[in-house]
Amino acid sequence: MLHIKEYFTEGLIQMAILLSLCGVRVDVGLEAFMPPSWCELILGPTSALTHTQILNLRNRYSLHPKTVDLDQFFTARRLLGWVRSLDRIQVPQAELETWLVQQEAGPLSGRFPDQNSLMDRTPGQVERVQSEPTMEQGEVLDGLEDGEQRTDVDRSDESSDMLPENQPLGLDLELQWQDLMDILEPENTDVEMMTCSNRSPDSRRPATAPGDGSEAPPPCSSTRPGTEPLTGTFWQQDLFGTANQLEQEPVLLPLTPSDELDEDGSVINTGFTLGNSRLDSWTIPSNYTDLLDENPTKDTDEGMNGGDNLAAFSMNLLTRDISPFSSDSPSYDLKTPSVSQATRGNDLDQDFGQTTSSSFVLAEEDADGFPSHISDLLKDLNILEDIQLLAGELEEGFSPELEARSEEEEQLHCDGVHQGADRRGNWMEDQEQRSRLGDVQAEAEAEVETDSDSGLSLDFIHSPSSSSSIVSEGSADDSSSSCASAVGNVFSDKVDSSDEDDSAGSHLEVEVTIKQEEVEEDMGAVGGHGAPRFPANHEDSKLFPGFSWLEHIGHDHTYNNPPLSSLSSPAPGTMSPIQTESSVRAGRARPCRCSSSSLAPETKTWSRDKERARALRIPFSYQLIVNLPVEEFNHLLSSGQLSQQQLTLIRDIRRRGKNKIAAQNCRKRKLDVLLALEEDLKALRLQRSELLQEKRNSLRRLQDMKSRFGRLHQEIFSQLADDNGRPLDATEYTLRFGPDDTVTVASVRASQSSKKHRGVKKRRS
DNA sequence: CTCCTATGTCATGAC
DNA sequence: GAGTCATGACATAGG
Repeated sequence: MLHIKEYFTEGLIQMAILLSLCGVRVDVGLEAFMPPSWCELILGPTSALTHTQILNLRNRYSLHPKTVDLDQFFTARRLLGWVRSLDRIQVPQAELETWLVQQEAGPLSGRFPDQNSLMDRTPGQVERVQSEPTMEQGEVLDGLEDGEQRTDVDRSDESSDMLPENQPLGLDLELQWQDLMDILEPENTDVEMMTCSNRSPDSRRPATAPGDGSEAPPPCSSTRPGTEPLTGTFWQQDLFGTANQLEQEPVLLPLTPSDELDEDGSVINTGFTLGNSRLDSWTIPSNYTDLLDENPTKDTDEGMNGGDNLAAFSMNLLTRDISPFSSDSPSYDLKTPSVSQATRGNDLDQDFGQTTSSSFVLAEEDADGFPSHISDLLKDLNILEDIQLLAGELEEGFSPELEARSEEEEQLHCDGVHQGADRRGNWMEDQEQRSRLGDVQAEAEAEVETDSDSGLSLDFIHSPSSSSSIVSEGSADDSSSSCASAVGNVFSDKVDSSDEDDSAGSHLEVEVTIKQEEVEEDMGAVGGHGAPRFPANHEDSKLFPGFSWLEHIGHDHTYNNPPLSSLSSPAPGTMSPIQTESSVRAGRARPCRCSSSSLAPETKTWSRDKERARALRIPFSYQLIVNLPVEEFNHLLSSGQLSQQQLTLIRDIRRRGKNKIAAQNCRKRKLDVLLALEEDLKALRLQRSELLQEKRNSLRRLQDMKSRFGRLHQEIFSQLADDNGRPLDATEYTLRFGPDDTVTVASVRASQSSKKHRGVKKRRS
């Protein structure tokens, strides 16, 4: 295996060096195998965090995806911007690594828990996953069998405990006592039943024990302890373990680039040149992660041996490593506008596109693993173009709208995380449908048009009084290039072209550009016309993929908070350009979704307020008014030079909006409580019926015992006689059982008097 | 027309 | 005291 790694690594290093010589920055994630000087040579001094580092960090800190701090979400955007411009800005390593670790933990375990587990398993992992559950089942079965055996042992013990009581009986009473024991037998059975029922939880314990016992997966399962299937934990652990192993075995190889690789390098450059027009399509790693992972899955099914095995393994590793970035990529472009981007314009896009695409190509190399395969693959430009086309299609299907839709579907279909596979399926279906339709932009425009009805700010933007809300054209134009290019990075060229068309067609959409991302204090750049098409809520949902899942962790019943989507997306026209950072933060801090059913009445009711607001020429959007933090809101009101009527109406709108959300939450909570109570009621009724049945059985057995004991009592006393030979009266005498298993006949009066004496003594004492 | 459901809105209390 | 949230009560629209 080691020599394969060496071979594999050598080819990658050579390729990376060649690419770096050609001016293409690459990140092959092989720093573990290279001396630091090589890293500097190939990747440059400001190279990004590599996937091995990420894996290391994740293993080292064992961060849990649930330990999400909202502040980190806020900083995450800025950090992500740094990540996106890694070749431009020096990122504090520790901070970035911490964020990346958390960022990776989220999407992996939180949002699509099954997705990665389905996609990224290496064959060995799959085998392990397939075998280990059986082991666990075996353990469970063993545990159950143990429990049963123990129960049997207990039963035998109980019966053996009972036997000595029978032995000392007198021979004359042997038959009678045997009958008595027969009478008492049901009681023993009850005892057994009770012991069984009491022991049943214990017998179940072995079934759960593997989850936390010694055979349980090691505490590496920091991803999602308790909720994640063990299999997922196993494969993750294995994957990271493999990565660590790779890291712990640095292989230093001589730098001997071959002619073959030279050719490959030229081919790659040619591929870049040819695919430059679609460079943005390479920036959808999540999609091509899905794409690439199909092969490993197939390979896994076919049984991996030899070189294919290695190929699938490395491909899994690489695609998995890329996935944290990939999942963020659609949102990335929106926050990409940084200072450097604002100044450099399209340069950065191409740089980034090249970098990403080179990474992608290298991932393909890794997948093949051997230089000969690399050359064969890379020489075939058709394959490259196919990959580009496919990535482009996937990219088109990966629009924020689909993201939002999938979010909605996610909320509709599930509250938990078990829907990962289905979600992935829906996602892929959506993407396929989108690629069949082929024009997501048209749909986005349709949606914009649909929602633009409810626009408030759009109207006021046109109004002369809303001068403060109008973005200066100069800034918009200045930012348009960078933002549009940034958007173009991730969203296909169609987006760009359509945006350009739109910008050429009308300036209105430029004016109503949502400037949520532009005001990012650290990024400093402003967006262009691309922004309205890809609102920030999608970015948020994309940036924090696990967030929708995480928001349910604390049983936060904020079901219908003012939707981020509505905060910006549904009606770009309604969105006032006046967007402060805290407003964005507020919307981000309270992730929310509005069900589609609630949107229509909302727009209707909003139309009422809209009319009033239009009459009073209020220059703010509804979402802005409602979702802005109070400080920002007050600041907005104070700086707006608004009349008293306007202030009152704005406050009313805010109050109504907040109360509307509160009412929705309240109703949802009430419904949940009602459903929970119904479940409890059902369970209690079942328990009651069981207890009643048990009581009836017990009473029946007690009556039977009483009758049999009475008959036995009569029979015994019929055979007993006093000193005079007269039969004893069963009402005057009773049987007394001594501690030494002796049985004596005592008078009832004497026993009553002794009891009285004992009672008197007790009272006196 | 009535009933039911969903939703928005208001009033009120708690924090 | 203001702001926010939760919730009951009422109004309204639509099926």
